[in-house]
Amino acid sequence: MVDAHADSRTRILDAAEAIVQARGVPALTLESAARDAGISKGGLLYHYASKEALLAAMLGRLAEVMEADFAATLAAQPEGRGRAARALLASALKEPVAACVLQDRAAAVFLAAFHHDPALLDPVRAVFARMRAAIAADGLPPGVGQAIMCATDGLFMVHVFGLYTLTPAELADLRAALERLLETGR
Amino acid sequence: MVDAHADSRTRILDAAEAIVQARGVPALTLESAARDAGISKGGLLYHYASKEALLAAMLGRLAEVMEADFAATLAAQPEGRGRAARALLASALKEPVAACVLQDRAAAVFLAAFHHDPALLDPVRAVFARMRAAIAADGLPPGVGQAIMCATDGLFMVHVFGLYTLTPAELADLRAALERLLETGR
DNA sequence: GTTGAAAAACCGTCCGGACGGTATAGTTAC
DNA sequence: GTAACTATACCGTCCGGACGGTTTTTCAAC
Repeated sequence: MVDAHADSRTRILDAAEAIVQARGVPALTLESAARDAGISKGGLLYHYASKEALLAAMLGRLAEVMEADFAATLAAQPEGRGRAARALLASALKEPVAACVLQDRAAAVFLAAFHHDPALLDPVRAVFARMRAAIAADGLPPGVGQAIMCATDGLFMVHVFGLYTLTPAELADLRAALERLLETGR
Repeated sequence: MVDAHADSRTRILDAAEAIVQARGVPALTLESAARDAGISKGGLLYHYASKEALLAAMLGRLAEVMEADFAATLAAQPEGRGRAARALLASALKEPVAACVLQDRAAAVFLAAFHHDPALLDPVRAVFARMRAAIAADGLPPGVGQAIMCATDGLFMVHVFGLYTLTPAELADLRAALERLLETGR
């Protein structure tokens, strides 16, 4: 379930994420996280002194991963107008394999942290703020970048709550429509 | 807090929604809902035999309200191509007063139900399915309607989790960009 | 139009269980 | 000798739900 060779702290975080993904937020208890990480409850509390500390660490790691993913996707885009918006699209619509990995992790951590205390989301709020800044400085007509960001956020929410699923064809059409929007005003 | 003259069942549902909005999902207990509804815990359990039954009722009512709101907004749009998409936009971006009322209620019920059991969301999934069908039959180029729906869903999520807030000016730009998208291919 | 009984609406208390957190005594590896 | 644990026991709290009893409403029979 969790890589037994990773160091304890990462094993705990991995186990906690996996529990939320597999069995929902209520299933994440200190005991279950410790057990799945192959550690005792006391051992977990040695590393994370409270459940809140554990959740904060999960959030911190998620924020780092999101930031890194965005930066990497951004770097992979050709320079020029709309680069940040294109990065968002690429990140939200990348191929199925390992695509949803980040989304699923984000969903799990999101929900667990928000349930305990909405203020725990602050690190990811900071990431979103930086993304918004990048979008605003993207050289696109006003509103276009934000529209694309909202659309990718919407895809995320639809996925988190399982509201509906888009067929690959629908996804392709969606992508095409958003890319056309990206070209408006050129 | 809750209209004392409404009948007990609606008072209970109102109280439960208000609790989640004001103090979060964990604060919603049978006791707190009963107290705020001006009833005893036993009395609440007379109407809703379990917490799950209470949540299911909250979801059912939300689904009705969403359906009615969409139908009303749809009817208010001029006929013709893109009508459903325009209704979505109008509903998601209507004026501040009482605008977020539905969104806030939806957020509260959403989170509470999902936390207890994701399957409870089925009624609203059905509403989303009907919206998607309306969008698909809207006469717009492929992907455009779905893009607008995703954008409004994204606005909803951003609001639910308080990820960031758009200034009125940004909202206006966003609306303009999405309306321009609506006109593509005409 | 009174009565009387059933049905509906509701009260208040109790219990079993789970969870977060504490405490402690001991163990292993460096 | 110190960091990194294990194992276990325990505490206080809270929650969902069950239960038995009580008041209020309804409504038919007389």
